[in-house]
Amino acid sequence: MAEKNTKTVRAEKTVRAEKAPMSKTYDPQAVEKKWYAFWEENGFFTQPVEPGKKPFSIVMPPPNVTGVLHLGHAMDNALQDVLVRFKRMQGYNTLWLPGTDHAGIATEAKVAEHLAAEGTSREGVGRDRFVERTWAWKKEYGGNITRQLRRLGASCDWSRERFTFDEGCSQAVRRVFVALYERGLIYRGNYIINWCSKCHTTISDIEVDHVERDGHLWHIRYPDEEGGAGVVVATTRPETMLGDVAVAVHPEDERYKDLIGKNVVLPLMNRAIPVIADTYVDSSFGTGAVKITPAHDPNDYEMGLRHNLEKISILDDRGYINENGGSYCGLEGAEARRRVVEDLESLGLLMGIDEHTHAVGQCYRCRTVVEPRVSRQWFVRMGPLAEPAMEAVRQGRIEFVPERFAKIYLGWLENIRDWCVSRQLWWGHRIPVWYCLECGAEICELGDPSICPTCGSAQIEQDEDVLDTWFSSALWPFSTLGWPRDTEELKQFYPTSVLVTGRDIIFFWVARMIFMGLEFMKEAPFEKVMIHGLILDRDGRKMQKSLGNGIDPLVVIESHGADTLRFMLLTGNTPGNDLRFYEEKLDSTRNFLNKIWNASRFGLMHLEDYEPIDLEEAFNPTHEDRVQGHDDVLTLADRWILSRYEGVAEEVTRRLEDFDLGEAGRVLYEFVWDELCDWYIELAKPRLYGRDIPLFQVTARTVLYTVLEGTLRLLHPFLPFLTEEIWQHLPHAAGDQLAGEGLAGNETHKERTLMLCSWPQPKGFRNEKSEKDMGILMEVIRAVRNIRSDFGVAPGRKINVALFCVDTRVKEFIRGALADIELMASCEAVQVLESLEEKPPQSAGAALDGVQIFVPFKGFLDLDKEVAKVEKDIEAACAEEKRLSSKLSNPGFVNKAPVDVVDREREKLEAVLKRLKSLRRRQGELKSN
RNA sequence: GGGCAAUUAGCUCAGUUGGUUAGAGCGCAUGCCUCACAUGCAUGAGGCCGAGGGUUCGAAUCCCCCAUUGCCCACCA
Repeated sequence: MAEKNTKTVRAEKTVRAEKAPMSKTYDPQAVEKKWYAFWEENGFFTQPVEPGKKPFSIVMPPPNVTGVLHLGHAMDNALQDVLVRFKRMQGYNTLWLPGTDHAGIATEAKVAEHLAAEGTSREGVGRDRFVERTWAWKKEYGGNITRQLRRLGASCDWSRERFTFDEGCSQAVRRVFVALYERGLIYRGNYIINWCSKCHTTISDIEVDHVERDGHLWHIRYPDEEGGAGVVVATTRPETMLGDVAVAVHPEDERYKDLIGKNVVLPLMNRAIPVIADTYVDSSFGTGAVKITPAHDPNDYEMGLRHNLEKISILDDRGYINENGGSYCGLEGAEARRRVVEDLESLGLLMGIDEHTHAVGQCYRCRTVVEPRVSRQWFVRMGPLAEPAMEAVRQGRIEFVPERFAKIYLGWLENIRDWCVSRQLWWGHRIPVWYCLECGAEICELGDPSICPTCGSAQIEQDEDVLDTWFSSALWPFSTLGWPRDTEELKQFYPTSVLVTGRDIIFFWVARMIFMGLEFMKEAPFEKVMIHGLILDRDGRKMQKSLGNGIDPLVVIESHGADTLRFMLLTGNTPGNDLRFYEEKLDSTRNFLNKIWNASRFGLMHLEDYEPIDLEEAFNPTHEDRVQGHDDVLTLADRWILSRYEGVAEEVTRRLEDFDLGEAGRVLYEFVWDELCDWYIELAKPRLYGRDIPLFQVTARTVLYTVLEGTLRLLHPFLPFLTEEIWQHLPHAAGDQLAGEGLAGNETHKERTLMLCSWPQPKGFRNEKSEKDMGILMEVIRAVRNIRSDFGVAPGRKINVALFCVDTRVKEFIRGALADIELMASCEAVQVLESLEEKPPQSAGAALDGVQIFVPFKGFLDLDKEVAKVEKDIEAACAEEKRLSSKLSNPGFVNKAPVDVVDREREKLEAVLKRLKSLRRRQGELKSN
């Protein structure tokens, strides 16, 4: 053994970390910033492109530059960070590319606030000055959210940080727009769009939230031309009648058959409009007659197209009635509605008002009611783009995790309508189309034109509008990697490995990246899409500004630390489900970190001058008689914890590969707390404190080191700060990290860091027998503790225990574990009986499968209590026996169930019968006493 | 009107392809400041796995139906 030791590599202690004594509780504030700076300044987040290596890449969903970190971001990025740190440790060529989104509307609003404070406005400074101001704003405040991501521990490659409005991304946008234009996939036209009069711009269909609101259904009579009854229509928006051009009824509707083709008079406007027939009309709703306003209702618009109707727009940009509204011109929408209703009533044409709840469209940003209106805008033709995007998912080239989200994605694309991409804003990618004022030509080229190529006129003007912010985000997976240039990043990292985002973003972003990626890269932008849920408050409500129930992640980081926040956000639920956030959960997570901290502190106490040696080489844990003269250098507990550690490593690896972070976290939690702390460390104490011969101390240290160090690696993706801090305190053998394992492929690093250590690999520590034996030993110890507790034995008082083992193999290892039982169950002496005859006369006891336990009580045994307990046990055992034997006497079960299942049941029955027998004997003895 | 999810201990949630005596954290009860940790240790109480059918030798797990809650989608004026 001594020989082995000299062969091991001499440890050379890491000098980098100042080894302040570790405090009794973990203090995240004291270490988090230090380690983040250490990682970032040493360039650990950055990896060069290494074409030979397997790539793993993620593009971060770019938060708005105006954004402040909220819990949704925190969860989203913590998830990505776990995946990236895991893969990095596994040795992949890893890239996590961060960036921000220029967020047209939001950013304009911010800058407008600043301008207002200076007493001016957007219009006041003009377009060029405004855009300049916005860039200046971005420069000053745009780093806010990325600083906050650093606080969270995000290990993204800041050297490759991008911005959707930077030079490269803008070029990609230009390129894509022109290409789509040339392919006929982008067009300009007069169609009905959603107008937000507060944001003063169009918004796309998905930017409209439909909210149920209580409203009214007004019944209005449109008389016929002779002043007769005419027809009564029902509407939820009476003011739009100013733009009515027809009344529609169902062609089969007997009530109105005679009216079809005739005219009625539109009240207030006194214009004759036709009654038309269309099967769209539902005769059973309202009066069965619908007023048709093609300029302000999507359905009416469609019907207008079918019947070739005029479109009369009655609203201006601010949502006020325009000159087409006759005497109502200049009125604000709500005011106009009131006036229209009043006037109809005084004319006797208002036939009734019903209460009616209906879905009202409102702007997703400002919640202003959206007005549908006909307007000349730019659209992306979705049909040809959607088809391949659906195919990619149907064929499994892109996989959603959890799967069910694929259906949501497909459902949306199946019913997709063209995407309105022009916005009446200034902050964004300006539409690269020029119009010739002379000949009216439309010019769309890669370079900025100076004259009209058709007529040669220099009188050309660029389109005033900018593109939807999501247009540039849609290119994010390739624009950030250098496209349209053919870069090595693009070659190595596209397609990216996985995209992580919330389910509310599937339509806005995921779908659009997919069709853009397929169109321009000819390959889907990612292999997997991991969708996570929302963060809810403790009562299960969404966190919303309006509810005031939001929690600031930075406040949590201050109070509990980033690792606690991360772990809490990542565990305790299943992928894709929402997560409730509350204080108690945070506290118990913090306690877990503290547990790790203290277990490590304990470990370090005993590893102060320890020189890491290779456990596998020194004492192969799977071979029992390896070391001469000490046939049990490794104890049962040693073999057990090593086996468990490796089992956990395997499971954690598998779970992480399946994106099942919650389970991975739970497995680690249970391992550290229940197995490593509550059992192994306790059992190893006598050896570690040197109460045994030195060789045993060395083995205990080596096992402890191996398991602790390995567990830190497994925990690192979840808890990067805590694990790095502890790891830096651990002794390390020279050259066993970066260079030795060649991990990050970055031998120039002078510093060691846990984040670049290799992910634990199986080393053959699994040992089923040890796990089984340890299970029995634990049961024995628990049984003795139960007896102590049941009989109220004072904690300080040691007791004697006698054991009888039916099985000789069990007897053998129990004999070797007597000291463990003494230690863990506070016993004076534990003896193993050769036969039941030897058992102590007056005793409390327990019968396990294969082991009987006797605790002698000198005179103060409560006989009645003990009898009652035994009877209760007998009852339970009988029930169990009955269940098992009826199961086993069922021919259906015996014949059809798999052999191993049947065998297992047989074994159980045997064990129960044995236990029952001993319990009965015991019962007899107690009674005869 | 469609679709999806959830329904398991007082609360918040796990439970892999059907094979358990259904688990955890918090809370609760009892006893412990045991030389890593009271942000801790030990022991314990607490569940007809939403209701009803079915498939199976066997169902918390698969199928059908219903109920409740939540979310998404939808042009019923």
